Order: sequence, then structure tokens, then C-alpha cells
Amino acid sequence: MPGTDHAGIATQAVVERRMLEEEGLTRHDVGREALVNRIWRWKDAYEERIIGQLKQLGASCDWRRMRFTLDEVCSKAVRRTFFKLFKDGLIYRGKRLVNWDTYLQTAVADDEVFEEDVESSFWTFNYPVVDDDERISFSTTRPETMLGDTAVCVHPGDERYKHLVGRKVRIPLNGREIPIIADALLAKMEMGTGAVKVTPAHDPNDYACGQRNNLPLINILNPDGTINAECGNDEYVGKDRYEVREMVIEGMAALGHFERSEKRIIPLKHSDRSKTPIEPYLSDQWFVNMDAEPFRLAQAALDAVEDGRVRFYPSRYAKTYQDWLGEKRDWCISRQLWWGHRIPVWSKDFASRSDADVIADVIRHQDWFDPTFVFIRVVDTGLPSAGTIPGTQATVRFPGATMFVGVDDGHEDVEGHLESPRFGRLEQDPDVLDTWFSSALWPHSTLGWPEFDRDPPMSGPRAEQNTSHQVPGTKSQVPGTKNAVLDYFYPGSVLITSRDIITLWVARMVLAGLYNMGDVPFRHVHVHPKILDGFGQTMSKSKGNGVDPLDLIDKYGTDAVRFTIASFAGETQDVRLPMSYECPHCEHLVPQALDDGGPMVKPATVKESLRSTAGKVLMPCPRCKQESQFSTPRYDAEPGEPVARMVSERFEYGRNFCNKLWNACRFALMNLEGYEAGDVFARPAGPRLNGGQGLKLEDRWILSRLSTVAGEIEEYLGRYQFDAATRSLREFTWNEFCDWYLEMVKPRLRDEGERPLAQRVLVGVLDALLKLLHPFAPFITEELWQRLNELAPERGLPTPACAAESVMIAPWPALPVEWRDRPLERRFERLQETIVAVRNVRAIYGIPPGTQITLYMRCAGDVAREMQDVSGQFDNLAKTLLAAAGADVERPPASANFALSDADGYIPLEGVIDRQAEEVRQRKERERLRALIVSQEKKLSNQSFVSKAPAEVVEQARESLASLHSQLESVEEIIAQLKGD
RNA sequence: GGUCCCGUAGCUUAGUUGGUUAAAGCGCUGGUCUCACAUACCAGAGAGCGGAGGUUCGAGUCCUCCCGGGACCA
Repeated sequence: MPGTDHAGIATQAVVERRMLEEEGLTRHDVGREALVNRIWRWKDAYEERIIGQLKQLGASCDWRRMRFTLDEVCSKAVRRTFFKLFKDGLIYRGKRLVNWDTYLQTAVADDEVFEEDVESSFWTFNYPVVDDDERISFSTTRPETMLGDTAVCVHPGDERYKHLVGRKVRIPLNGREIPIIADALLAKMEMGTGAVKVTPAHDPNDYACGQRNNLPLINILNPDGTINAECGNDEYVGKDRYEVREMVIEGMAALGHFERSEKRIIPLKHSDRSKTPIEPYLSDQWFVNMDAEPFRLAQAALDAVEDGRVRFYPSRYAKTYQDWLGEKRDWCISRQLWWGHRIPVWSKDFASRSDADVIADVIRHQDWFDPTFVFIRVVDTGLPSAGTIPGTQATVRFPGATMFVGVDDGHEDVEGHLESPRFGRLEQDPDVLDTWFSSALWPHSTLGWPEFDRDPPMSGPRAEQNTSHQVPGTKSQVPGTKNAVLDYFYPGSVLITSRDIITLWVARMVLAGLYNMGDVPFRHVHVHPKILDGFGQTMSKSKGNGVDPLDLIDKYGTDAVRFTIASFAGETQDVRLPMSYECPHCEHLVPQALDDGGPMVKPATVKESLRSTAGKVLMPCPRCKQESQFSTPRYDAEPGEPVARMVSERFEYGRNFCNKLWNACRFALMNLEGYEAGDVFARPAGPRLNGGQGLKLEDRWILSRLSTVAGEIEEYLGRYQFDAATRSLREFTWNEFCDWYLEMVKPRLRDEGERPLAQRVLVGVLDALLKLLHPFAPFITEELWQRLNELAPERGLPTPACAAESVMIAPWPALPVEWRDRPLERRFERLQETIVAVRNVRAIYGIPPGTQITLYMRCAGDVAREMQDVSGQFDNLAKTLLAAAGADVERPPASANFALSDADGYIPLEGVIDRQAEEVRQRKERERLRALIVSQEKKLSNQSFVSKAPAEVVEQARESLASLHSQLESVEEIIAQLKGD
């Protein structure tokens, strides 16, 4: 289901910033419609880029179903959902403290705010207690908020103030009387005077305190940062808050309520976008009630995880989800932006409830009114209809009630009527919905919900194969009753996402799915690790440490990038990806370094500090001595000029693997002359492994391994352990298939008689391997699949069949579990050990690979027979003649030696043998064995180990000790013989 | 401040339910252009698992505290 969301805040911010930088215009200069048009153009360009990246990466999507959260289909779902929620009484308008940017006059999100230390003061004042001589002292960094105080708070256990709790104080500057309350969460006895002023409308902590203690909220601030009439004193109205601060200090001093002040450095929140200090500001926001009966949205989403309808992989992330939903906090869905779905509610304030009801009734009697798509709610504000502004003579009319009218999608006529003078010019809310509101609907909105017949139909082989599903948009479908696409795809199987989005997105998708569809949107949630830069920092544009996947694809290849990234995707933690800058002139790699202690990054060869150096900084290349631009947020690269792109050597892991696979297949394809399909089990295998008929040891081994590995892969993929899957595949392909199977099968491919069967097994294994690798390396496996189709169109295990046209649609391999043969694998391992031991000897003595050597093996009779059965492989793999194997084989003089767990090997090296070196090697081996024996004996002599450890563990230790003893004996014997040589 | 995650060879990471002297890739050292592959092959050096306690016959793996890094929520 490909597509993009509209990323409200970030997108509008980028376009606004560009507009300001390039044209000096603000959004107020161009107006709502023009700004939105500009953002659409920007979005079109970037969407194309993002989708292009997905396609380049080989994402296998149904591209006909591209969706965008602001497009017609998704928007309809948004409006329908909003209308439903509104009608069900789950959406309401309320007050909330937001980070207010008084310069841009907009709310900004928490992550768009940064703290900066500023020099300020800490003032101490006092308020007189009403009807008493006592005063209560408090300290503050924002004296002007005094005008909005609605309480003074002390700790309930504070003996100094116990007698005052419940009394009142008077604010000297506006005469307002406010209570003294006790709240252990806000007041700290040891801090300052122990008493604090409470301004619920202008401080987050005070706001929480106000909610707990039912304090009134007095908003003294205008959107532009000036003080409004609510402050209760004409003197301050219309003046900037900072100017009022000074006035308040002076006023309090004049009245004798100022005690002292001290200089203090305080962290002050600033807006990222205007760089001006933000104010906590009480504003109207829209909320979704998460806990109201009978829907209990949060609880429904909690239940879905609790009862296993939705499962998290790894499971620990369920806790993040549950903890957050468990708070059941209402969801603030409004944003003071222009880019997004405008809130589909029209409203008007009325003097009284009855006034509002009259108009509501009029509307309900219009012929265009229909409760299925128009819903009216009148809400009492709980304020008196008129009053005097405290401290002034001015009277104001407060609204006694507000009428809200929600309208469903597709009824512009109704919207027009509501805005007409006849009904009092209701106004549509200026805010837009949180992007997550539309993203939450993604799993069903993209499939056409709530419509029935407008989505692209299902088509192609899938629909044909499954005739029980009706194809939408065809005559056979009854319109308006069923959305077959939605029926077929909903609920989805898995959502794969990043962990920082579990609360923002996953939880909301689940509750939206349950609310609209009555079912969860997906069964599994897989949370993948995040790729950090080489210094453990999250990648971001402002740090300049972001990587363009297209650069990586260009340098290493798509499959290499995919395979490497999949190999990072484990369950435990995030991944560091150290990056380098590639010199565009000579391809030399310059490692990335932190600039001036970070977080911005730069090439290590750049010595200047990017932070403090003005102008364009260039990267010098230590190899070719040329300079180049590099990818950095400090400047936009000059078009046409070479730019050092960011790459990472870690992708060589995937590239090398793909190269290995390619070459292995190339070898196989070169050896397919005369290939004919056939059942590899057609001829019964002889009783002996080299019986001349049927499968050889290496065939049975590779089939056993293939079946085992395929089983592992399936298990890993089922648990979303992509790293384990790639490891397992890489190891099988490289260390088993290439290193051993291909080497062993080479001679048979040259032999007329043996070739047909060898080819069949080889092609069969490759067929399965390409399928297993396809999800990780789609392009190379497809190319190889096509070549294989030319030379061996009929193939496969266990029974050959006509291969699928593309590996993309080939069935997942189903290999018989009976092929897994542990005893056979162990026998094979013995052969491998022996070959490796012989190669060791060759390496140590520097015997050229071409020189034939001779091997004598002393071992039990059955082992000897197996060795002789594969004696050809000694020649093939180690250029070694197995001269003799048996229990009575004697060590030839002047031999190099090795001891395995159940066999000793001797390689006569007349004239080459360095007796001293050999003895040193054997002594080293003896020490290793002795140490192992000591540790095992120590363990076994421990009574509590023998009595308390499980029997099989003890038994295993005994066996291991016995085997070590016999190996040690062999080594001792070899050392003794070396002395006698 | 709360919750969660991570700290294992020079680097980046594996390490299932506690069970032989901890594994891989890269890098490093030495040797090979051997008829699929030098983006390769062969061999080797290199960590006692952040620190301190504890549980246990036995701990990288479980518990506690501390130190360092990250994320989310306040």
C-alpha cells in the first residue's frame, strides 16, 4: 500500500521558511489559499522523490494504489471519521496550554522548541493575607504572570503555613482575592520560601495544579504577547509582557510587597522557527475523548494487545504502547496550521443557550438539513452572559453558549448555508487536524473506506486465483454494499515501523481501526531498529549526517544495500553506521568526524569549525590533494560542481556477498551443458555413499543443510529477525554451498556419467536458494533466475517442475524435513575437519598448493571406511593422497601430525619436516588440551556439580573429558615420536 | 523525574530457555592472481563480555546498585 502523508508541521514550516528566505514573504502576506497551493507544488516534487527512492529500492508495492493523506479518497475517510466521532460525542473543543510563538503567532510542537540559558532574575514578593496582618512570600522568574494568579500553593506538610491553608490573599496590583491551597506535587518545602504562586493559564505545572484543585484559568495574554484586559488592571492592557514585567516589579515595590531579587541564569524555551521566547498559552483546541463510554477508544486498543489480536515484535514494545494508552489522555487533534484537513466544524457564539437553541432549531427545519450528514451541538460555556472586567469599568458580553455544527464530506451546499447571513454566518474553524489523525486511518482509508466502489479493483493472477472474492468495479458487484478490496486486504498482516512512533501512530491506527472497522488494522507490529550515525546520533538534516539511499545504491548496488540493511535488523538495539565522504575526484574515503564536539558532522580532513567559520568550507582529499564540496547543511552544493557524497564501507558486506552469489551461479550456469530435468531420488541410493548410483555424500549433505537452513529462515522471518535470516543465508551460501559443495561437485561435472545427477542437485539447490534470497536481493536473484530459466527451465526439489516466469511469483520453497540428517552432517563435519587439518599442515610448511602430499589416518574401522569412500575428495580438495586409513596405521617417520577427536593424521614430509617447529606446534596443542582437561576435571570433581547439575550435562562433561584424554594421548605419542625421528 | 533499550575483539554487531577455554564481518599480520569469484582463497594474532556486589554446582546470559550512551513520556 504505497503512499505518503502530508507531514503537516514540518512541510508547512519548510515552505514558509523558503518563502521568507527567497521572497521575504510570510504566510499572512500570501494568504491561506496561496500558501496551500505552494505547499501542494512542493509536496508533488518531494513525493515523487520519495516514491522514486522506494521504487529504486525495489519495494514490491501495488503502485496503482498510491495514496496521499490529503487526496480525495483519504480526505473522505478523514471527514467521515471526524463526523462520526463528533456525532458520537467523542470530539469536543477545550482549552489547553500550548507553546505559543508570539512572533509567528502560532502554537509550536514540543520538538520545535529548544532551551537556551538566559540571564534573568529571581524575584521575591509577598501577598497580604485577607483580613490579617500576615503576608506570604513567594519567588518567581516571571513577575508579570502575577496578574493571572488564581492561587498560592504550599506543601501540605509545611508547618510554617499550615494555619493559612484555606485562607485568602489579595493580589495587590489588581485586587483579586485568591485562595491559599496545599498541593504536595507543586510546592516544595525546601525550595525558596516554600510557597509558590499559581498561574494555571500560563505555566504547565501550575496548569496541572489548577486541574487538580479546580482553580479558575485566567488568560492575561493576547496572541501577540501583549497583556489583555483579563489582567484586571487598565494600566497594563495592550503593553508587551516584558514591559509589564518591569511595571509589575515597580508597582509591587511601590506598594511595599517587593522583598528582594537575585541574578540567575535560567533555561528559557525558545521557538525553533522564530528564535523568540515562547509563552505557555491557553488556547482553544479540539480533542478526541479517549475514555468515554461506550466506545472507550483507549481501552479498546489496550484490549486488542492484551488479548493478542495485535502482537508486538519484539514483545517488549507492547509496554510502551500500554503505558501510554493506559493514561487515557484525550488526544489533541487541532493544529494552528493551514496545511492539512481543515476542521469540518462551523461554530458561533450566542449570548445564551436559548438563543443558540432557536437557531439550531431553525437549521434543523431547513430542507437541506439531514441528520445523517449534519450534526448540531450546543454547548454551555458556563460563563455569565455579561460582566465587568475586574479592575475596570468596561462591561463585556460573554458568550453563554456556543453552537457547533459538524458536516460530513460532500455537502458544500450545507456549508454555504451555514456561512450565509440567514443563519448568523457560522464560521468554519480555522485550524487543521493533526497529521496523525489521517495517518491513523491509513490501513482502511487507503482501501477506499467508507466508499464501496471507487478503489482500483483487484486484478491479475491474484484475483483470478481467488474467485471467491469479487472484483470491485465490475458489473458483478452490487454497488453500495461491499468494498471487496477492503474486505480482502483488511485487516493487514503486519505493520513495520520505528519505535518513536508507537504512541503517535500505532496506537492510533489500532483505535481508529477498531472504531471505524470493528477490527484491528493488523495482526503484528514489528518495530525495527533505527540507524544512527557513527557517533550514535539520530540522523537529521540539521546535523548533516543523513544518508541518501540513492548514493549508496549508486555506489554499492541496490541488493547490496538491501542485504546489508537487513543484516542490521536485529531485535536488540539500534545500529551505528560510520560514514565516510568519498572524494569525487579519486574516490578516496575520508571518514566522518564531529564538528567542534558535535552534533554537526563533517569530513575529518576539514579542520575549520563549521559552526564558527563563515563561508563555504571545502573538503581536502589527502590522496589526490584536490578539494571538493561535501554534503552539509551549511550550504547548498553548486550545481555542476563535484560533491563528495556520503557512503559507508559497511555496505561492502552486502556487495561482496552479491558478488559471491553471482559468481557461484555463473559457475553453475557454465556447467549446465546437456542438462536434463529429472528426479534426484529416481535411482535408489546404494547402501554405500559412493555406491556409484544415486546421491553422493556431498549431495545428501547439501540437501540436508538446505532443508535445515530453509526451516531456520522461515522461523526467523516469522519472528521478523531479518539479521538472523541474512546471517544464516550468507553462511549457507558462502561457507557451505560455495566453499564445500561447489568444490566437491566440480570433478563430477567433468565426468560424463556423473554429470546429469550432479547438475540436477546443483540446479535444484540454486533454485531454492534464489527463492530464499529473493526478499533480500530481488534484482540479482531475478536476473539469475532468468538465466537459469534459459538453461534449465524445468527444475526444482524434490520434484522438478516448470519454473515460474519470475522468482517474484515463484512459490516459497517447501523442502522435506526428512532430508535433515544430523548424523550425516556430523560425518561430513569430520571430513571437513580432516581437510582443514591437512590444509593447515600445508600452510605451516609452505607446501605449494600444487604439490601432492600423502596422508595416513589412524582411526577406527568404520571411520576408516568412510574416509576411503571419499578418498577422491582428499585429492580434489587438498591435493592429498589418502595412502592408508585404519586402526593399525603406524606413524611414518618425519611426519607432520594432527589429532582429531576420533582420528590421528600423519603426513610424511621427508626433507621438509622441521622437527623443532613441529614439536613446538604439538607442545602448544598439548597445553591447550591439558588446560581443557584440568577445567573439566575440576568441574567433575566438584561434588555439588555432579549431584546438582542435570544428568545429561554431567554425562556430556564426562564424554568430553574422555575424548580430550584420548586426543592428549595422541599428541603425547606424536611428541615422543618426533623426538625419535 | 518516570519507562524502555544498549554498553561483548581496533570498528560494527551475534550470542535462543544460565552448561565445554565467547562467534561473525570489516580492519590488522603472513602466504596465494589455483581452470566461478583478488568484491576472492588459505592461515594467523586479537576480547573473558562497562564497573562493583549478589543468586547459583555453574553467569556475557538472572537480581541489585553505580558509570556511560540512546529513545519515548513527563
